[in-house]
Amino acid sequence: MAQDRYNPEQFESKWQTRWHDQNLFATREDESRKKFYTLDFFPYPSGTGLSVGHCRNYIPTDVLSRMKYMQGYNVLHPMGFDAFGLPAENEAIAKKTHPAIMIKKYAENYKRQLNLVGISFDWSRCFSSCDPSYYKWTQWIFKILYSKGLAYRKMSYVNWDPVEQTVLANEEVIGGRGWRSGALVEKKLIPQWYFKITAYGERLTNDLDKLNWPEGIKQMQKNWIGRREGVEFQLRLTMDTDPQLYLKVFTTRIDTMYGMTFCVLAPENPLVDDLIRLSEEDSFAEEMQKYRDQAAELSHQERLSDAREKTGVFTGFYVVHPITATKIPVWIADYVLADYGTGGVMCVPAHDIRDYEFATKFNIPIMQVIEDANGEQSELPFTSKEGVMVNSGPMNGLSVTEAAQKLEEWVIKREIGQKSVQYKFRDWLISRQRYWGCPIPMMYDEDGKEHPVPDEMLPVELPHVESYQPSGDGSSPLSRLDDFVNIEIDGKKYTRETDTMGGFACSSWYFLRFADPHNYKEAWDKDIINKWLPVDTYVGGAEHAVMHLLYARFWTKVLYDEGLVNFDEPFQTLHNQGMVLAKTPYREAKEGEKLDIGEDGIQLTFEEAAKLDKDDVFFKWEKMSKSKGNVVTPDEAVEKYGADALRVFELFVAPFEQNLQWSEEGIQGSVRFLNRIFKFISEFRHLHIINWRSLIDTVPPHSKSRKFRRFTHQTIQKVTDDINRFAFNTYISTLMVYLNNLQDGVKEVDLTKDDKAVQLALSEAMETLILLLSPAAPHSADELWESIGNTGFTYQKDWPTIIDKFLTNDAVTIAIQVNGKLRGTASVPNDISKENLLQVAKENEKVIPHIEGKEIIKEVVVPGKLVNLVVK
RNA sequence: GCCCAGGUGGUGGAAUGGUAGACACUGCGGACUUAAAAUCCGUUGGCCGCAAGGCCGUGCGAGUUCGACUCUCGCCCUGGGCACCA
Repeated sequence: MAQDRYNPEQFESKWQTRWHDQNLFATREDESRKKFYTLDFFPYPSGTGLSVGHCRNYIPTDVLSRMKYMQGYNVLHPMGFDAFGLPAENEAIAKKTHPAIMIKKYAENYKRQLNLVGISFDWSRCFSSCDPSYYKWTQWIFKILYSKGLAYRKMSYVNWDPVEQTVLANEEVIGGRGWRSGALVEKKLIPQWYFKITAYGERLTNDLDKLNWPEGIKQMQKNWIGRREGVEFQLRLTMDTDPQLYLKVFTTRIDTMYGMTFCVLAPENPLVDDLIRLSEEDSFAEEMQKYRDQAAELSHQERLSDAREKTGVFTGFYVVHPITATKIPVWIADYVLADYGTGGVMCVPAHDIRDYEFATKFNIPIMQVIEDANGEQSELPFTSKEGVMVNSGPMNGLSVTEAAQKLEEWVIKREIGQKSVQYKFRDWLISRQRYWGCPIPMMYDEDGKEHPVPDEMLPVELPHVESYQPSGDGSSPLSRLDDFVNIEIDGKKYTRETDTMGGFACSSWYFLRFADPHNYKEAWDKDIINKWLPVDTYVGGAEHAVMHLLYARFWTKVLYDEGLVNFDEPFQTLHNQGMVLAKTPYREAKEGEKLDIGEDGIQLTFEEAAKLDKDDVFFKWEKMSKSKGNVVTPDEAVEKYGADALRVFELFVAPFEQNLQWSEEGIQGSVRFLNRIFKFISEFRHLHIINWRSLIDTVPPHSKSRKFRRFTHQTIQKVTDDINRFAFNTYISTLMVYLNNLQDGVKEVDLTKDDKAVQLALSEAMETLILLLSPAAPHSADELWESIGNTGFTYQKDWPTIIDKFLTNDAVTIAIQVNGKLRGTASVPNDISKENLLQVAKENEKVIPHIEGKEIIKEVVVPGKLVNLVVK
């Protein structure tokens, strides 16, 4: 039955069933076509299911995928699940179930919800990171990294999350707290596996420039990687020893060398051992030892705390200033980090904030070596590089840049140092002391020597056990399973590595597997993967700027170097979607009531808010979340408004990158828009000429029919451009304008007359409207398509093509300005000459009063746009 | 402190150096209706004016330009990220 309004309950599930029965979204692999790979970030399927907030990225990528398919591309638009990891394990423990069982159920629910919204995923390519057929290859890649020396095990102090009872990578520690648990991280000394991501620092920084990513994300990665160019040089200790001892420092401000008045070693610097041993006075040795022990006690958070006053001890030793030969005292202080640079620094209190604080506190001399270039009084510490050298011997009077260059050359010539590049980021710690992760494919022989598990024994399967709670002592739950731990190969006994890999390992290559997901012989077929990758458009939240996105780039580069893929960046274009915010009720705090940190009111449930007086309740826009109780699920939204209305609303109401405010009124607007389309098509479908394409050029056009065709082709152009630019909000508004124009257009023609030219143009318009609507509202589009007598799915129809001659109008409205101020407009033929246009402008009755009796000193003519007359 | 992103009507936003406020939401007025919903029509940046029309207006202040929401410089505010990395 043909609809005359948007009745989603009558056709949306019908079309979904037909699409899936026909396997409509199976990936097309037609050799003659170009490819397009659209991907959403690998989601963790949470137990609460999707909210309309999550749909914020799935709907737009679906629109893009659908349009690209209609444009003739082979589109890869897959979905899978990031199933391993702590959230799943924690939830399973809380619910007293097994994560494998739980995750499977949750993934099914995600799939159901995504289908409910009509997302065009090729589900035949779906997998979870916890499938052995997938993680076999995660382990295989681990072994590649190991064979290249890019995976190694070492004993060191690590970030221990006491709530999650596992270690965390540096990227997972935010402001000294675990990124998920929010717990203050502690220090723990245990042997751990690392990936040597720092070996790729240079390329990970430089190659950002060739990516079409949001500038902010690129900048965040650059800052995180923290590439710094500087000079590393050695300072001789005044004490004669055999061998002679040197203190190595790294600096990015070699220009300030003359201003060095002390040096500081990190407490963990191995040179401190020598100093303690060689100390001639026991009191210095004792102080050093005591300070070092104290530093080891401090938590990561305490040590890095900004507010903390500087602490440190004098070692009793001195180094020689390489130029001035003055004695420079050596201190130990924990504001210097052992694992950055050389673990020791030259200190220039006059030009470094931290050194200044330290020198002030311990009464160390401060010597200014740079002055403000403008001769203004420069307050210390003076950290600007815009300055002139003073107190620097032959450097005096030079600029900072010149001095830096000269001193760098001097250091290199004297062979006491060289140029050096340092990175702020550290190697990626991958071990986790938890059960629910990909087992690390390593084992140890009876001498404790490490060996990779042989390929033919992969995957190292995660044993299915009932009890997998973390032990909390730094050992993995797997270490309790003797059957798992102890193995024998060719009569030799081995024990397995029992830590698992952090979840980010699993998500560092999933985008590769989608190209060839059912390959049981290898991780992927090279030809297939090189055909589909890199991902053309990748969409997800900005919170992964320095985690997933950095790790995935690193793995891709390693695989590229190994010749396993022929691209060295996985994601060409990246977009970050905004969040969906929902109104959350609050009330003012009463006297004596305590507020949570960062809150300016007491949060209410909607029930509580309904009971209070209206004036006592205020609303804030907050991210949809379970804890805020403001979640709207797609199930509810689809039930109440329909899938297409939900889709159109989310596309229309805010630009893709910006936050979206969820509102009932707003989504009603989308329902209204869809209703108007149904009504329009229903009213004029009796005029639809099925074979309009073959007839439209055989009937002589006239001005009215041409007008329809201009609307149509201008709309095709704008819509196509908008979707490509991720401007989905204007895509929808362009369709609204198109519909408004068509509705006005039909009022201007007499449709009772048998006017073929108009009927053909209207047929074209109706079909175009439906096809352009199809990516946004595919259910409605298919329903409408059928209602005008066509067959098949709009997804399989060609995207409308633009006919250039209809892009320009016969007449254009020209703005006429006098001195840049709009004074009038005029409608003129499109091809009017500049001279005639000027003539029209000067004769415009609204313009005349503004130019009369004045001298025109300049005439600016922009064809098709405006005329600007500059008068005096 | 450093690095990003942003600031436009009552609201969401549009406008990639060329008619600021498209398209919507809300409000107001009207039609239809016994009534309501739905729908349709009109109106909706501010000020002056009966009107024609005029003036002001894109966070603030300068600048470039015939012309600036858009570019440049300096501030202010909001949001996000990093933060003792020498």
